[in-house]
Amino acid sequence: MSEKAMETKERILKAAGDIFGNKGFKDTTIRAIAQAAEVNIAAINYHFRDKEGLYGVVLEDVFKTGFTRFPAQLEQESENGAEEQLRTFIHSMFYRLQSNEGWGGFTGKGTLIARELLDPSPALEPVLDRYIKPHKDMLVSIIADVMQTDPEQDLLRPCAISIISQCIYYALASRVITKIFEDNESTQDNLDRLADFVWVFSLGGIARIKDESLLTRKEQP
Amino acid sequence: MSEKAMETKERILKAAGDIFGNKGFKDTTIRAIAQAAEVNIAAINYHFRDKEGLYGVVLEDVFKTGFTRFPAQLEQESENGAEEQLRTFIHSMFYRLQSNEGWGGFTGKGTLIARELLDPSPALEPVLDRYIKPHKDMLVSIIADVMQTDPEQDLLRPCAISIISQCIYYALASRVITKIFEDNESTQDNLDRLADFVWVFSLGGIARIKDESLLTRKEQP
Amino acid sequence: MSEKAMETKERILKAAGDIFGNKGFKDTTIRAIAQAAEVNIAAINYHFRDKEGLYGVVLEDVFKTGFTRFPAQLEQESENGAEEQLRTFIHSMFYRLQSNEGWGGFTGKGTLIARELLDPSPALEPVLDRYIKPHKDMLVSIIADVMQTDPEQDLLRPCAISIISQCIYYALASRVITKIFEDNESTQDNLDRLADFVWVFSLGGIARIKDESLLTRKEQP
Amino acid sequence: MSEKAMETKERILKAAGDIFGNKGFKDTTIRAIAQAAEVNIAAINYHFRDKEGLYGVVLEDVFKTGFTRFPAQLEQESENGAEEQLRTFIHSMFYRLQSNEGWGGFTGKGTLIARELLDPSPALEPVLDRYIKPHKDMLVSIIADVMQTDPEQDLLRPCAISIISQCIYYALASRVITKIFEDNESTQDNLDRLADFVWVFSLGGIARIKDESLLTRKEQP
DNA sequence: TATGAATGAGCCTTCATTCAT
DNA sequence: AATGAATGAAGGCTCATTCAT
Repeated sequence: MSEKAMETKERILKAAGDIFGNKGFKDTTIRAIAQAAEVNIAAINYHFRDKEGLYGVVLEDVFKTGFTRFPAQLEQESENGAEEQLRTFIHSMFYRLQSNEGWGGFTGKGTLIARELLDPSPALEPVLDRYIKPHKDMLVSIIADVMQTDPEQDLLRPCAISIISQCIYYALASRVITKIFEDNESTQDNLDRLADFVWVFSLGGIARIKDESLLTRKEQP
Repeated sequence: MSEKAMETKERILKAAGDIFGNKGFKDTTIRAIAQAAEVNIAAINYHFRDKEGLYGVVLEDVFKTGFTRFPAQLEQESENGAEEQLRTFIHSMFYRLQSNEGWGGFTGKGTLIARELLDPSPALEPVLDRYIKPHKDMLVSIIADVMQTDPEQDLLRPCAISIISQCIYYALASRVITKIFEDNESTQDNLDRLADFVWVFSLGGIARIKDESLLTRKEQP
Repeated sequence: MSEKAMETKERILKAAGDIFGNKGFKDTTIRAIAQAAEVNIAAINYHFRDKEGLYGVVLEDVFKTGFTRFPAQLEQESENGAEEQLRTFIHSMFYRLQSNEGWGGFTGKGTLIARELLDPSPALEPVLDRYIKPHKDMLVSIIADVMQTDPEQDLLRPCAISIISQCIYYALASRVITKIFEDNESTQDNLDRLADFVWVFSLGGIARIKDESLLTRKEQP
Repeated sequence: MSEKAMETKERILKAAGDIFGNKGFKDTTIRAIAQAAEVNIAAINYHFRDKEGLYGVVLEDVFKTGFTRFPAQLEQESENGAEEQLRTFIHSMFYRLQSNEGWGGFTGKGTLIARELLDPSPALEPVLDRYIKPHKDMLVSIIADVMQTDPEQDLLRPCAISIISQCIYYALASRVITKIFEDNESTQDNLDRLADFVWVFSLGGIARIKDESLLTRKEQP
C-alpha cells in the first residue's frame, strides 16, 4: 500500500471514529465521514468494503490503541498495594473513555463504547474476548486483593460492575450531567479529581460489602 | 376523545415505547410501530403529528407514569431513617428502569432513558425540569441526611452521580453484562438483590467519602 | 336545507374561491379550505362530494355571479355609440377579473380564470358554453360595429383576442408586473385608468387593422 | 463532467421542461420526469439536488437559450426603422414562447413562463433581472422610437404591457382559444400571421395612444 | 488507488377520501 | 347535518452501494 493510501485510510478512520462516537452508527452517514475525511464516498467502500466494515475497524482500533498501554503501566506498579492498583485502574478507565490524547485521538471514544453497551454490534464480539474480558478479570482480581478474599467470591462481580458503571457513566451522560447539576465547568478538565472521587467512593463500597457479607455469614449459620 | 380512539392511541404508545426503547429513535421506523400497534401508518401522524411528536409523548409518558408513584411512597416512609430512605430510592430506580409492570408496561424504559443520556433530544428538556431535577434534589437531600451534613456540600453531587450511575448501568448494559460475566441467569429476576447490593455499596461509599473529606480538612490547615 | 347548513355551504364556497384563486387547484388543500371556513374536513366531502366537485361549483359561481350583471348594463347603453359600448365592455372585464366587490366577493377571481386558461378543467366546459362564448359573440359584434364591417369578417376574432388578452394579462400577471416595472402603486386602485388605456389602445388597433385590410384588399387584386 | 453525464443531465432537463411546462410545478412528479428521461429518480437529486433545484435550472435554461439569440438579430437590424424593429421583437416573442425548435426544444416553454407570471417562484427572481427587465427596456425604447417621444414617457409602460400581453396570451391560452373560437386549425402553424396581426394592431394602438395624449395635453391647460 | 455517476431500496410525510357515530 | 378517527395511495428525499473509468 502506498504512503498516500495509508494517509487516506488514516484520515477516514479518524473521521469515522469522531462521527461514529458522537452520533452513533445509524445516525452517522458515510457522506459525513467522507466529507470530514476529504475523500470520495466511494473510497470508503473501497477501503473498508462496508459501512459496517468501517465501523468494525474503528471499534477494534479504539480498543487496540486504548486498552493496551495502561494495563502495562499497571503491571509495573504491581508492587504497590492493591488500593493503589485500583486507583490506577480507575484513572486509566477515565482517561481511556474521556481523553482525546494518546493516539490517533478522536473525540467520543467513551460514547462509542457506551453505544456498544446499549446496542451491541457483531463487531463487539471479538473485542469482548480480546480486550474487555481480560480487563474485567484484572479488575476482579484487584478487588479480591483489596478485599483480601478468594478470587472466586460471588461478591466480586457486582463490585466490579459498580466500579465500572461509575466510570462509564461520566462518558455516557456527560452531556446531561452538566444540565442536571447546572454545572458549567467542563468535566473534561477535572478528570483526575473525578477519578479520585470514584476511587475513594468505591473503596468505601467494597469495604462495606465485605463487612456486610461477613456479618451475613455469621448470622446465617 | 372516543373510547376507541383512546385505545388506538394507547396501542400506538405502547408499541412505540417498546420499539423506541429497544432500537433507538433513528433505528425505529414508524412502519414498524404501526404494524406492531396494528394501525395504519397515517394514524400515527394523525394522533401525534410527527415521528418526533410521538417520541416526545412516549418520553413524557415514561416519566409521568414511572416517576410519580414511588416518590409518594418515599415520603410516607420519611419517619424511617435516612439509610432506609436511600434504600427505597434505589429500589425505586431499579424498578422504574427495569420492570415492565405497574403501568402500560413496555420493555426498554431503561434503555430509552439511557439513550437520552447519550443523545439528549429536544424532548428531554421539559422532562428534565419536571421530573429529573426534582428527583435529583430528593436524592441529594437523602444523601445529606445519611452523611449528616449541610445539603449544600459539594461532595453530595458526585455521590449522587455515583449512585445513579450504578442504577442506570444495569439498565444500560444488561445485554452486555451477561456476556462479560458469562452469567446466564437473567438479571431481571434478581432486581431486589441487585438493588440491595447497590444500596450497601453506596452506603459504604458515602461513609468513606465523608471520612476522607474530614481527614482532608484536618490536614489542609 | 337548514339555514345553518346554508351558512356552512356559503362559508366553504367563499373560502374555496379565495384559496383556489390564489393558489390553484393542485396547490390548494382541502384542509386549508376547511380551516379557513372553520368547518370539519369531512363536511366538504359531505356537501360537495369531491375536491373536484367543490371546484366545479366555485367556478360556476364565479361566472354566474360575475358575468350576468354587466352585460345587462351594456344592453341598456345600446343606444350609445359602438365605441362607448366597447369601453363599457372593457371596463366590465376589468372589474370582473380584478374587483372583489359586488357579490360574495373573494379575491383571485381573475387568477382563477387565468388558471383555467392554462389548465382547462372538465368544469370549464359548461361554463364555456353558457357564459364565455356568448360573451365573446357580444364582443365580436361590438367590434364589427366599431369597424363598420360584416360580423363574419375573419379579422374580428384576432381583434377580440387582442382585446381580451390585455384584460386578462393584468389579472394574470399582476404579481410580476409590479416587479418588472418597479411600480409600487397598486394596480388595483387604477382599474379605471388602465381600462381606459386598453380601450384607447384597442380602438387604435382596430382602426389600423381595418385600414391595413382595406389596403391589402386593394393591393391583392 | 463526463460526456455521458452531460447527456443524462440534458435528458433530465428536456423531460423536466416538457412536464413542468405542461403540468406545472406541483402537478409534476419527479418520478414522471425520471421515467421520461429514462433515469433513476435519485439521479435527479444527484444532479440537481432538489425538485426545486431542477426547476430553477429549467427556468434559467428557458431564458438563457431562448432570450439570447433574437436580441442579437434585433441589433443587427437597428438600421431599420423603429416599426420594423417592433415587428422583429414581436415575432421573436412568438417564436420564443411557442416554437419548439432552435435549442433543446421542449414543448410548453410559453406555459412555463405563464405559470411564473401567475405564481412567481423564487427561481424567477434572478431570471427577472438578467433577462426579462433588459428585454422590457428594449421594448420600451423601441416603442419610444415608434412614438418619437421621450423614453421616460409614462405611457410607454402600459403600451409595452399591452403588446406583451398579446404575445403571452397565445401561449397561455392556446388550449382554450381553439375551443372558444371553434377554430381547429392549429395556431402553431400560423405563428407568423398571428405575429404580424399583433404587430399591426399594436402599431395602431401606439399611434392612437400618442394622439390621445397630445389631445389631452392640449385640453388640460 | 480513487472518483464521479448512477442505482434501488426504504423512510417520513401529506393528501383526499371514507367510515362510524 | 356534521364530526373525529382512520385509511391507502403517492410523493419527495436520503442513504448505502455499485459501476465504469
